[in-house]
Amino acid sequence: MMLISEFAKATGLPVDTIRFYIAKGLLRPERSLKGGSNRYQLFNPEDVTAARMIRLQQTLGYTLGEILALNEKYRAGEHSPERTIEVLELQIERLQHRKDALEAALSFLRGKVAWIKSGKPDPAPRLDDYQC
Amino acid sequence: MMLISEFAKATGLPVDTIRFYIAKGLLRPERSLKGGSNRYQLFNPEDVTAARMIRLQQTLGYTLGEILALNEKYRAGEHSPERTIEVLELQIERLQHRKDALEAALSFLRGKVAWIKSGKPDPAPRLDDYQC
DNA sequence: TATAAGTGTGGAGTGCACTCCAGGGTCAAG
DNA sequence: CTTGACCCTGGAGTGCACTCCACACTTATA
Repeated sequence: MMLISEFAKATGLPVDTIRFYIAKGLLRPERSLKGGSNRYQLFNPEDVTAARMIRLQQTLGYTLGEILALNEKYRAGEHSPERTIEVLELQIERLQHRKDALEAALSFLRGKVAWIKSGKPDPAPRLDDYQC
Repeated sequence: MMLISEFAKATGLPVDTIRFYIAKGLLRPERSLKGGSNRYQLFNPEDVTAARMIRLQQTLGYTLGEILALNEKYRAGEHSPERTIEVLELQIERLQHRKDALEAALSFLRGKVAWIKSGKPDPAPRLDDYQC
């Protein structure tokens, strides 16, 4: 259990960004009894994982809205292993899709390097031949 | 050689977005003699590839500014195979890095699914154990 | 030759994801 | 009991990547 500044250090996120995520519903820290009228927020290690997953998904091009939707689904089925697995496998599918596109692009670029190194004798590699 | 609306169809990008990229210097179509005072822009198949590469890089999280910088470098060394290869390999490195992170995340998620399917006997998989 | 469809420029507006206050409360150290 | 370091909320501002006009010109079609 940690306060927001410590959580910021643990995740590498600015405090303002964390508050922004909380406002969006992406993070849901508990409220400590301390802090009087504005009770302090308390974060646990799971929140750290959640924050890291948010950032990861962002690098994959998902908007915070999409990430939130998936999170909600995840929370909704939290007590049903089947639902949980469903959501996780949806995630996996998404990531796999991105990975495939990435690999195609890598093949294309490597093909191009090889083509240049061989003195450009053959027709140039076409991006269309790879599914990116 | 095609006009902007045909190029839009070929790339799947809206015309406005294409013009936006041109204004940023990301695309550099030729100018046809047609079109009177506002000479029409002409796109060739290489421009289609360029556009597709821009979109790909965007999905990998690069800003248009970064993509532009790389493009400039590419153009600067266009007539030197060594420089061209240098830029391509920088690209490959970037992509490889993203792919590694993606694979780590996939391992994590697959591990978690396996852990749930086995009835959660062992300690839960920790995201920290994977480099994402 | 009218007219619809396409092209160009310049500039304003939009949505997203932050980022930065201002104003006010709380807590721990000295 | 003051002082400095935290914490909270609400709201304004920023940068990016579009997106949407308004207006003027050109070209293809009937």
